[in-house]
Amino acid sequence: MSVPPTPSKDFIREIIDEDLSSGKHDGTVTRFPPEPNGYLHIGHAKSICLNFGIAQEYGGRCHLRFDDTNPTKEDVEYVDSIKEDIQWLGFDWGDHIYFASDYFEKLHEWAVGLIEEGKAYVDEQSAEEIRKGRGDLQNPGTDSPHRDRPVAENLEMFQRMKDGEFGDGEKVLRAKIDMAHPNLNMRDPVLYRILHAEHHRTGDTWCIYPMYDYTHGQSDALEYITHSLCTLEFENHRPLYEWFIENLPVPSHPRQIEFSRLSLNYTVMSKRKLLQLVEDSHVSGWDDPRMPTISGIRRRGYPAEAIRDFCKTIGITKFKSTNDISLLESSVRDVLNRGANRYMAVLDPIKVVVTNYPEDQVEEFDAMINPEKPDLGMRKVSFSRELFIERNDFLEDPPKKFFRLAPGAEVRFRCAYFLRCDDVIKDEEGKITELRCTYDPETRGGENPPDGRKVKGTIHWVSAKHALDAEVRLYDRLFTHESPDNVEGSFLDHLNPDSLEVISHAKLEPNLAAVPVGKTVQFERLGYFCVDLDSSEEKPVFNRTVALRDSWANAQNKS
RNA sequence: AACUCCAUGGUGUAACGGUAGCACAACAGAUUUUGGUUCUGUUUGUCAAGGUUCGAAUCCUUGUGGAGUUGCCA
Repeated sequence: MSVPPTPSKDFIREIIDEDLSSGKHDGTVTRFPPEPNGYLHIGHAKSICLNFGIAQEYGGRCHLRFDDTNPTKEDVEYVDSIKEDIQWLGFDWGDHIYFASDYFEKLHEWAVGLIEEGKAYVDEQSAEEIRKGRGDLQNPGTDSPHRDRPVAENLEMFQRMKDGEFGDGEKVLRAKIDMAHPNLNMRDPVLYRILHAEHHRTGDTWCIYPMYDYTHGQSDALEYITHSLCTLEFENHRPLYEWFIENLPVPSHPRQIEFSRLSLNYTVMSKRKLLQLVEDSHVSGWDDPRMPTISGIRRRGYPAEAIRDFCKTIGITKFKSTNDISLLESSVRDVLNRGANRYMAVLDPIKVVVTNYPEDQVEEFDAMINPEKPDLGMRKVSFSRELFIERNDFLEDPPKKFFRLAPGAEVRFRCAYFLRCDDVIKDEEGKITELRCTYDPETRGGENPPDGRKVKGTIHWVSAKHALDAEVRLYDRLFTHESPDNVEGSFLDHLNPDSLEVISHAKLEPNLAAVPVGKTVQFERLGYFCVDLDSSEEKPVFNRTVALRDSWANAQNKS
């Protein structure tokens, strides 16, 4: 009897297992805490899959919490798009949606408590002076001249800060920890700053706003988060996270654990750079199908399931790795191969005239909707005397092992007939305009003929008079450099000039007219394509999601 | 010559002191009415040097390489 292998767990799930078996916790609560200041990208998907995934696996829950402590950068527009993206990824926070701004009152109360205990003080140095006083990586900082201000005075000043008596930047509230601490985050970090800004939820109720460090852990504690999972750059913040938890009357003691953020080659992930791509019109918007944003990926036609699979395969570690985009594409192809319906479409058409086929005759052939799902049955495709095939499916002077059409050669037209090419018609410039072929009636439906003749190649086609005209957008990687983040000069210097190719008159099988916006299908032998939201009844528009694996093209590129 | 963290094939990830495995990629073959899918097989790896141990990717020491941190951003 074979024992099924126990799937290995990442270090975070191992910690959770220990905490559960040791009785430290009797449940698991995680949270996904985006700041509503931009669109989510695939890096966030990793965190979403981790946090919501753990909640599902452990029968716990995952909160969606907006980290909205900086009103100068945030907006409801982003709140909405973030919610949409998480739902699209297939996750549900139920009733557990929170905002850090909901805790402003409690956070303020606790700050007053810190002052009363002599653990916080109002500093009135300028930002520049505070920066200087902090010291640097090699040297300890120096105490602020206001560090030992009496409690009563601190209390009064903090109240006046809150009451709006000071301008932005005039005063801050600082924790009194240790100006010589080797960890810079512990050198009397700022807790509150003055910001006379309208907050998208609290309006003008506040003019002092808590900093991330002072907000995050306490929000976790207030929500009884057990494991607060964040990316590696917060590692140095953990001592401070714990300092607050230990020095404040919080209702629970969450634990911060850091993991490596996602990076992918041939793209950029930072909000700043993505914003620049949008603002400088290198892409059409946040949802441009070339963008690594969730909305871009969705518009590109990547299924949510593929993103989840991908996040599962890359795992969770503390190693700062760069994932190959082919790993993602493999997940996409895998999901799409199983689920996408098949159709025929010709992107770069060349006309074929079947000389021995009657002028007005039309036949309908059956074709599988999806060979991976035979239950779906068949679709009808119309065949007639004039057809379109892919220009690169014909070669006048074919190399060895070329299984497609060539003068005198015979191939199968998928689900239709065997056709032999008799004649090549060219214009004055020598460009091929038409192929004249003959079909073998004995191969109806694409069956092998009674004489046992076989062909190596099967090509796709579309009947000329039935064909649907469409725009097809072919996408390639946005950058030519493997790590555009890591180059001399600007990342923009390495933009791929050919990342978008528009084909305005592709020829589609008419069944494709019924495919709804957002649905991804397979164009046989070419790849997966999805209907773009620019699509209209008069002018269908398809995005290429990802090409099929193409071992023939691979071999050709090599030689 | 600060602190913290990290290091396993080309890429990503397992192995919890006991046979270095899996996925992707690549290559070869079989099947195929998609040069797709599927199946089979092959190539490639423990950063280095010491130490502990019967036995080390794993523990210890030192070195090397990489990342993060000097916002009143998150």
